[in-house]
Amino acid sequence: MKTRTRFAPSPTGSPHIGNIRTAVFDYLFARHSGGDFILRVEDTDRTRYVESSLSDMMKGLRWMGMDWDEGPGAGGDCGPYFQSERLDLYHKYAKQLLEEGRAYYCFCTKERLEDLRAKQAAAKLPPGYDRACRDLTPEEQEEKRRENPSPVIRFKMKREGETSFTDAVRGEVSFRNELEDDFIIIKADGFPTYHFANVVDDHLMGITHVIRGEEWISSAPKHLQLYEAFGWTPPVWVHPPLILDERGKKLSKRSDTATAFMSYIEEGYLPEAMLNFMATMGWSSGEDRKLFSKEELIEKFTLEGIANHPAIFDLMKLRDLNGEYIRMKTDEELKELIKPYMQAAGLVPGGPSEEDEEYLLQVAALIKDRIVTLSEAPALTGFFYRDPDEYEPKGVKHFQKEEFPAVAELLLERLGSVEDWTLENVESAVRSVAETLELKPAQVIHPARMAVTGRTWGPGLFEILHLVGKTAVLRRIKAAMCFKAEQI
RNA sequence: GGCCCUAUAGUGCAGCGGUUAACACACAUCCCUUUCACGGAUGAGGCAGGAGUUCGAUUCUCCUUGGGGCUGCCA
Repeated sequence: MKTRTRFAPSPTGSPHIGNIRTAVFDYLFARHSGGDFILRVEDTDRTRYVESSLSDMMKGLRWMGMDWDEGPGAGGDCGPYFQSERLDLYHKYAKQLLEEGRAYYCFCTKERLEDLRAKQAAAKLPPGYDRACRDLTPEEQEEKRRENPSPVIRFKMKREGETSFTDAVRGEVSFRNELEDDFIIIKADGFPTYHFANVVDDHLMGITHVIRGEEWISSAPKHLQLYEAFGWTPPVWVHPPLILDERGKKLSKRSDTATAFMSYIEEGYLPEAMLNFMATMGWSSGEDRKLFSKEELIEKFTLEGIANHPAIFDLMKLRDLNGEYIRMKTDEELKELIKPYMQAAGLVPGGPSEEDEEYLLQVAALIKDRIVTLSEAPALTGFFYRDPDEYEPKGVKHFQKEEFPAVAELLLERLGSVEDWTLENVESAVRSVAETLELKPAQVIHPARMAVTGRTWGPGLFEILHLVGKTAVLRRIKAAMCFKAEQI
């Protein structure tokens, strides 16, 4: 049988790391098995619907190179792929359960339910529905329906025995049936609940492996009994561990770690780094290796490699990975990657000239070993475009050395007389200053770097001077001398 | 509270009865070097605790403790 997995997000907010990581596993496993990866939209909660949610979700998947075989924008034979468009189907199956006595109308009001829960809490009893409507006679139902014309439909869970299943990552898991609730399958508004729509759709869409976060494991009995009631063969259950935030809690908007997936795109993480990172959180190939291309992940991904304990999101590791992938880029590629950020910062014009492009290419080459996320580009390269408007405080000491005036003067003279502004000539001019003044090269280089970049760190000084150009270099050294003078 | 899952360095993970407990990130020191990075080398740091099973437990079982999840007409 062909493997079919699905990513079934609920469009109730912007995608977060946990969502996408599940999608990564679904995708990798489908591709590894030569199967299908399906995108289904679980839009059954009309109160929480968020317009941009689905488009962000799709954008995120595409960005990481995870294409889906069926679903919005891809078509497929099992549509529609929006649950809100499949209401007839759910009603049909709910009706079947009703007729077979596996489900019943429940007329209890939300108020009664809340009251019930409060009482149970007060009595330190486990919360749950008391099955008040489970065995209503037809007459009683008619009567109740007059008071509450829009009842919900509940599923009759078994009262005895156990429901167990084999989870691909956890092995045997079982739950006692007496502890399970008669859960709602159709809400008062006629929409199905997750549990019901999910099972019906997974079956109808031929899903063979349900890969979903661990938070679903405790509702598996509900799903299992539904499959049983319908006489359907359940899929293989796979519950990968959750990704926790830096405090060890389930990722949420409260977490310090940015959980919003889109923010990583904006910050300039590379899709290959992100995919590599997400795939290796809670999954391991068993090798001593950290870099995996998409193709390698597909080749190596197996359910057996999935861990069974939660993982904490480690931003430092993501950053490291991103740096690695950036260093693998050619100068030209990096140039194109940082261009939008440079333009947004006003450093590079919207329609760059050929010189602009060439200059940016050289800038890109010089920062490649230092940049971690693309959005850092403007901050890292500002001095290639603009005179420093301030000096890094801890570097100002270089201006305060007693030899500084002499160094600056001579730098101005020697650099000023360089006719052909090549890297070699610039370097020898700077070194000659040190020699003449009988100083160590560093004693000239540090103040020069401060004067020209305003910073104590960055690419090699000679490369900087060479790229920034003679005019600007001389101007900046003079500015530093003025700055020094003002200090006194 | 109840139920379920889970436990190897700070973090991610390897291990699948016998290992000097591997690797990566982070950290420290050193080398390279004009700084910062990159690169290279070295180092510190771990099997939560307790019972079993076994000739032998990180590995199997149980308990304790810790962590997480679920407990909605949300998913």
